[in-house]
Amino acid sequence: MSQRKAIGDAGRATIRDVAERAGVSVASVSRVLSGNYPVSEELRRRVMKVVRDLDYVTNAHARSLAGGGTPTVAILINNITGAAFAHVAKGVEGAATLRGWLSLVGTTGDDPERELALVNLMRQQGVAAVVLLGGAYDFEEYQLRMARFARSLDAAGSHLVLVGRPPLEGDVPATTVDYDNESGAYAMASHLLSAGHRRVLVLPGPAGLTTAQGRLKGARRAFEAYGVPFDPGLVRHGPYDDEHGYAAVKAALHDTPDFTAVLAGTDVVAAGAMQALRAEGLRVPDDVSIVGYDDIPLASQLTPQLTTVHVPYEEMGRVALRAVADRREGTGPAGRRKGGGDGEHLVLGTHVVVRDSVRPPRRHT
Amino acid sequence: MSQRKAIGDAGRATIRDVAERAGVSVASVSRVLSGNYPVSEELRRRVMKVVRDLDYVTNAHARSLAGGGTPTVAILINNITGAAFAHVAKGVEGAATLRGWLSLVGTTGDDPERELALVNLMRQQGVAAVVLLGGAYDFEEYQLRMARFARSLDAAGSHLVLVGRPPLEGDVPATTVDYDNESGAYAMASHLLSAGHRRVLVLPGPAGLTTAQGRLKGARRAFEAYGVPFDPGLVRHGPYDDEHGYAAVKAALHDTPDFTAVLAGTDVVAAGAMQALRAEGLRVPDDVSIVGYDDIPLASQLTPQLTTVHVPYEEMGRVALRAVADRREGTGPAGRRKGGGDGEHLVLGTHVVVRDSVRPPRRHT
DNA sequence: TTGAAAGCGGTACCAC
DNA sequence: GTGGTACCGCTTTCAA
Repeated sequence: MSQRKAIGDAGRATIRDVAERAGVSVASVSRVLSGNYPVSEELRRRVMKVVRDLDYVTNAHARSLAGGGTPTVAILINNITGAAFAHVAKGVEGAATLRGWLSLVGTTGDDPERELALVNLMRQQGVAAVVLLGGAYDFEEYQLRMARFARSLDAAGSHLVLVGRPPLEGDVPATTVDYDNESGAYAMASHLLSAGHRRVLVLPGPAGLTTAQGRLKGARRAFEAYGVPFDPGLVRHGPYDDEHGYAAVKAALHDTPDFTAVLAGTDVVAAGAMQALRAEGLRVPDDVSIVGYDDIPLASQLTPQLTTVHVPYEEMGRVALRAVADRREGTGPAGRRKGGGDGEHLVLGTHVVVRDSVRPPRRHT
Repeated sequence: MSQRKAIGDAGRATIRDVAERAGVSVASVSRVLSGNYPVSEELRRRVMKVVRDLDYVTNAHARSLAGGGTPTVAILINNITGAAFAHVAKGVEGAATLRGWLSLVGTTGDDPERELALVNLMRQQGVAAVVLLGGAYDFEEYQLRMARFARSLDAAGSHLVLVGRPPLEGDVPATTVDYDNESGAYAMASHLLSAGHRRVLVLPGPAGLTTAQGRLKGARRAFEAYGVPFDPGLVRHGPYDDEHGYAAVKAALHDTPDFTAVLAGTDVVAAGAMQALRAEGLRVPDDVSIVGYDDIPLASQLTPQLTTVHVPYEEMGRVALRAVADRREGTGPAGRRKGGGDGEHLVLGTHVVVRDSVRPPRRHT
């Protein structure tokens, strides 16, 4: 009947079209294309020619339905424009690509409902893993919610990976890739203290967010270690954005102007803080020192370049993917019983990057 | 690599499991879940209960094979950590989500081979559209390559969208979403000229990249309009990164130190330039003025805040997705039938955002 | 209203 | 080496 496939939207060419046109069976075409089966040179030539003529590509949906298919990782992120997250995503994507995996990115906008919807969506897609990025509010509910995600994904043959989030308690099938958040803050605060600062304005981030809590805790511990009283009045919580940094410094300058340094929860907050200090005629670091956290490119683009805590975001992404890939290949051929309570928890190190934003206090004692 | 389905109830539940357990037919389950068909309340209840019990979600691959399926857009980006691109991606993603579409992100790392591989991969996935982001090198080859992509995608029922790239010539089925690049540069340069600057160091970006060419051209036109001689010796090409900005300014300070302003190709380049000037003891904007291009968050995080050209990246993303969605629903602007060589080309405006990095020249003439 | 069955595009096992 | 063909999980006629 119809020798030619309609040119327009009549649908893309199928393996059957190729088979017919090459005068071979679909099985043969499949073999040629998969390349994992002995095929005569003649056949391969014939098939490949038609494939090129038709500009044929296999239907990924059909392929994964039938068994094969490209493993896919889903990255769920709050906000794709956040530099730190972007680096994690880059790490995941890069490592995925290296293995021929595909990666999906979805943004949750910090909305739990949307997060749930996305997790389910990814489950439908049959992804090999779902990577959840970024700090979280570790209420009792968080654990329950994540545990549910983990089991749900696990039951579907997928896997949950938490990056930069608190690990799950108990016997939950999820992998956590984390960094030593608290130690980073400890080291950063120590740096300030050893430079002689005693009155430090601390901007940990959103109260309740695990990363902020960890950073605050680390700082506090450093003060203790140095025998310096820690003034809660110098702690101001708020979002991880420059506006908060700006506003917080302005307010502090009004309320408790005797601080000689600012310990910001992120580089972006530090940027805002720097703006505010300058707007008030204060010089950085001559009058006030500032340090950040994250070590995103912004840190070295500011003037003075920001001393901050380096977090290996990109590597975390890579590690996360590797963990998933390994476990996938590690799964025995007989389909080892799942649900094995493997709550793997990987922790990467952080370190202080000293640049130009810290000087010994000078303003006054 | 062949994946074998695990035996037993391991693996994810299927529609058949649900049907069996609810004592109904698969067709009924399908109907309940799709919700686009009259079903008795009793049946719905029974099915939904089992769905919840089993934590069942439909297999997206099977669904799209069978006809249904969630439309998906693929965003192909050079580098996910670029702020400008991230904003476009955010726009696309947001608009996609709004319509219940899914979005995939792939990174090409500026590698043509990888780009090709990704386009084919997306074609396999049967995506509704492939969005290619960012400037390109418009050699003769570019047109051919893109035209091939466009037709290939079109034949598969998909569609190519170019964002921030030169439109395709001739009768090619692709949509281009662009911004008025050259005018932005013209306006930006005019701003400098009207402030009195005459010797301006221009850092357009990579030679050959269309965005860089447009920005340079716009600047040049402004000089002409102002009757100011344009010195090619003050133009330095290079990558869109801060290192180039830094190096270029250092070099210029050595070779042609009489410039009073820097017209950077992007905000990031401007950041690098600013660093270099300061490293040489020059003040911004007192000694040298600087302007950027893009208006990413960095622009307002620098001190002084950067005067730059605002490019509506996020909106471009939104517009791109809308264009695809419309054409898919046949609601296209002109309501034309597909297959027609409709090279839609949408252009968004840009404008100068005046902040604090420009002052009339003072150093000396 | 509900059920049976025919595909959707591929893969892989089984004969020849 | 190749060619049949029985699925994969779901949607959608077509009957009942």
